Amino acid sequence: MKLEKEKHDRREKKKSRDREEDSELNGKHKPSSKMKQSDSRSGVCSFERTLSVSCEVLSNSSLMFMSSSSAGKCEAGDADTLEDVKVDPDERNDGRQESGSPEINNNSKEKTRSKSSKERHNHKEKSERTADARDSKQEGHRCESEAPVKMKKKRAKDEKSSEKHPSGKKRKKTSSEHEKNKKIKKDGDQEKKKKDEEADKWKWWEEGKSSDTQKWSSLEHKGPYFPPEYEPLPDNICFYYDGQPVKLRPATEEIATFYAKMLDHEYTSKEVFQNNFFSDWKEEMTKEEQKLIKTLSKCDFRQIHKYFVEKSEERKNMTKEEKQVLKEEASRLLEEYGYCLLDRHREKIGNFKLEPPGLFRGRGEHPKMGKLKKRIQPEDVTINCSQDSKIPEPPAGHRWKRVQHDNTVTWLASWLENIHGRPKYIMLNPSSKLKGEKDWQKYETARQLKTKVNSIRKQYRRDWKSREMKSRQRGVAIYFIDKLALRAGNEKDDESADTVGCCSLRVEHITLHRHLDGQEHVVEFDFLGKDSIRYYNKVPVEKQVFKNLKLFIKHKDPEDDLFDRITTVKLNKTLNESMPGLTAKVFRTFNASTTLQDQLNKLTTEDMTVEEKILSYNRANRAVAILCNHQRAAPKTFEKSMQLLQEKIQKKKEQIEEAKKELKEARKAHKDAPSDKSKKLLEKKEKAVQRLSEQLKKLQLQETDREENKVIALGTSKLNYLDPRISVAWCKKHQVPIEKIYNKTQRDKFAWAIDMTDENFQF
DNA sequence: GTGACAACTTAGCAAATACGGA
DNA sequence: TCCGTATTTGCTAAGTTGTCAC
Repeated sequence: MKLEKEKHDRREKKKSRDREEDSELNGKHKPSSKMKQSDSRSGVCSFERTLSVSCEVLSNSSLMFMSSSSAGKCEAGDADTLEDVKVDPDERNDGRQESGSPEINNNSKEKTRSKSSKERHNHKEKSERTADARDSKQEGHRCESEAPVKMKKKRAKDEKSSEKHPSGKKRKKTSSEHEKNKKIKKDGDQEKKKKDEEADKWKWWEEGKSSDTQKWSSLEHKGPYFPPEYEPLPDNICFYYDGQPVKLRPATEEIATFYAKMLDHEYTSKEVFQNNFFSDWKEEMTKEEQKLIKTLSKCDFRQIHKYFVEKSEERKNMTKEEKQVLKEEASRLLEEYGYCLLDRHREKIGNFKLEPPGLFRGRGEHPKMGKLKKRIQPEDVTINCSQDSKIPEPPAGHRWKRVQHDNTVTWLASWLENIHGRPKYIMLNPSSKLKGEKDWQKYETARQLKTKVNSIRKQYRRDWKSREMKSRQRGVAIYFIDKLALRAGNEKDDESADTVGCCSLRVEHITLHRHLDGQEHVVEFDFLGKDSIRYYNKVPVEKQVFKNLKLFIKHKDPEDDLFDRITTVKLNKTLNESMPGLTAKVFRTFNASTTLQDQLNKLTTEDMTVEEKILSYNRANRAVAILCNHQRAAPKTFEKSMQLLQEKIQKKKEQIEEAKKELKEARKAHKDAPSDKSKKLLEKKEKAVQRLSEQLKKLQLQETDREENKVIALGTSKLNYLDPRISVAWCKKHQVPIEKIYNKTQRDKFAWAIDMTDENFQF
């Protein structure tokens, strides 16, 4: 309620301010006829994040803006009417410094570079999505697939020869050999299965682009898998109220178990969580239960909690056989529900299991945390499949909410979740054609931005000096989106956590510093972004941006919108006019992929070992993760595991010392009394020292990598922002096995890129 | 122009599984 | 083989964007 009122007040204030601000700009603003262009990224940009990462690449990542494409020099600030606003204690004088001349040098360099990159791009463009793509793909595919075939042949030969005794005579098989043979047979079966799967794989990327509106011609599936019904607690396990055991009816008890299972989680200590849970729980109670259970503080779930902890322990301690049974059951489920037939191809489904009931766990300070997520019934589910397909059967005694045959959408089933009343979907796995094609398209749009970005930057620079407030705000917002990879930032309702993106930034989220840490015109950002992850960054911006920001916050309260004249819709509309398909999020993809490409080019040299190259790759990846603010909680065992690793390193060093001593002795012995034996011993000791040194180096690289990765999540950017063709080309060029960069899931998702990319690909 | 809604992508956390050293 | 740790996978929340009705 309070939030709603605040929001309403803000809107009212915004309206009354609108006329005032525009008249101010129109009355006093004198547009300069001498306006020149400047690069948004040419200022020194040092990202001082809360992430304390000691990584050389970090400074590279912050500097990357300096080397990115630029568009000319901007003579800022002659067109404004600005008073000094109380922003920051040291933010008093109206600095008159102009952007420095090095930018001009950058420009000329950039022009040459962008020309060649354009040529490259044109050349590449031709080879994309055409028959040419097929050719280059086949080329790439040969490289990829030859090695495994050779390996398999070798293995098959080895297997064959292992049938025979070294003497050449056949001998009786022992029981352990039987086991071994069984294993070999099993491995062989698996290999055959793998081979079949490989052959079965649909290379949709060879078939040319499909329609944008019609997503499929035929779609058949089994419908969603429903989680098992609730199993009531055994009689000896009780819920206690006010010290007394109480037997709840199963529906009430089930909800109690949701809370009980979470007892050792921080959530249950939060008041909002407790209140939401208790009020939703009460609604599900019978009259009698409601009468008895009045307050959560008298509820005791500890016995139930203990019961589930024990059950979980039991599961962990199951025998191999028991675990195998479970595994088989899971793979049976996957086999039955986990795939669909899309245009006659078997495709993997992403989330075929319906979400089980439980308590809603929002991120950050979510006002709805603890609310009951109800069990989804077949009557809640809409099925989408083709008309002539076998319609999935609802569970016995039930019926579907609806069965539709809409081939303009990609989902197989949907339902409304009860927390926000929003639809949820069952969709295909990222390895599917529908997802893969869209992904490919996404990266192509980002590559297209490369050719347009200079003119877009010129335009937003012009907007910084526009007569219209909304154009200025839009210009600065796009600058932030481009320079800092901020998200668009839609308006949010009051029933979610208070997080923001670019367009929804409020005055309180920035602090302006005329001078800070030896830099000028520094904007300090501090806000909660998606998933309530904190974004903290101090960024030097161009003088005109700084001036505009002062103007935007003038006469505003901290909780007012910084960009009160623009919305994400309007911003995206403008972007779309500059380039069809361009939206705010394309900049994130574009900047992420560009950064990866630049960093890889910079950080990889041919004389590196594979391990060193991988460290370089991770550093490049990390630069992107920092740019996109992909954070993670430090692993709980981080300190401990680092300590172990350091101990290992120490031990290895001692081993090397020891080995060196032995080597010295062997040398002496060989010198004193040379013989074949002493020579062999010497060689052996030399090899030992060498081997240990290599092991030490590997451990040290591991240590650096882990330390630098403490609070940074690499996966998100790898999966969503980095054009996989960059990584594939890099692997091929530098002879790094693709498995070192992408795990199985990632290889499945990026099968299209692995198959079609050759080593010359540049983003 | 705006808001509601639908469809889709992006995101971090935690459980499950794989891996490697004793 | 066991055990502890690292990596992968699954889950689902939380964003963005497009469309439609008013």
